[in-house]
Amino acid sequence: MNEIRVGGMRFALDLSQPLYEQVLEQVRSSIAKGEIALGEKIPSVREMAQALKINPNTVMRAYQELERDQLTETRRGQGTFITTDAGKVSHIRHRLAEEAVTEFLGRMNSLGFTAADIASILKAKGDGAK
Amino acid sequence: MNEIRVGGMRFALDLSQPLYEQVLEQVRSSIAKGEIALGEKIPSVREMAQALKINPNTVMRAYQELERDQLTETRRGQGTFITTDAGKVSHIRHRLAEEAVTEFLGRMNSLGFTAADIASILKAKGDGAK
DNA sequence: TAAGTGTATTATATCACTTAATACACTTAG
DNA sequence: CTAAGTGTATTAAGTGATATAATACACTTA
Repeated sequence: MNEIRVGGMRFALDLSQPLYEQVLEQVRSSIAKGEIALGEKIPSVREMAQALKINPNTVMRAYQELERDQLTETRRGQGTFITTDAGKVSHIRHRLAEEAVTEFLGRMNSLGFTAADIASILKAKGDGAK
Repeated sequence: MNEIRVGGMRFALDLSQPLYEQVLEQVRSSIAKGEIALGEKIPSVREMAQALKINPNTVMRAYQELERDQLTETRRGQGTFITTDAGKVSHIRHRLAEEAVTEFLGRMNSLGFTAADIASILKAKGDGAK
């Protein structure tokens, strides 16, 4: 496992997806799960880039998307910090969940599965896990 | 609605995704849902390309992927036909469902939702529909 | 024989992604 | 004040996936 730890987060980048999206999703996941405290500073663009062995511009792109979603606040000369507003975290978390659900149901529907089918499948899946 | 009907299937192509994937998924969906009978002929590469106003090579790419999954059989000089083997359709259908479920649960988990949360969300979603 | 099939090839163009190299404005520790 | 470390912007280049275009060939059927 080519796993890299930086700033209390775990990264395992691959080429199946844009790098900036993977960085974005990993940081976002850490915030959503509360693995990073509100208000906490995350690694600088350059530090993150060096740790992950990718270009600073690529990290920037991920960081800018985080800020657009108001999950982070950037202070010029200081760094990038997780928002202190728990409401914003909750808001984004539910928005992303909504998107995931919608896409999932769309895919299942295009395969001809009904809502009942889906519930049944997920139940079986849940029971299987220990 | 830039909707195009061809060979008993509906197509609404956009630029959010590769064209060949959209064609592939639409045909596959029609097969999975049983909207096209087993053994039936689907439009020729050229006919489909002309109807959708895209390049024949792009249609070919979609058709070849369908054949790799054994959802279709191609007969040189005759055309492309849906498989007559219902088992193969069922197999692919469940494989794709499995993939969709796995990806969905992964995304929800990265957002910090438990299996119980997910069940609750889907239930609410289902009740909301009609 | 002609028209319609799938298939292959070569070339070109575009776009997203990534890297690289700088440069600038700002903040803070010394 | 200075130096180091922040975020940010710009320009250039390379790569790969996607899509189009133009042909060509083998096969099947009316």
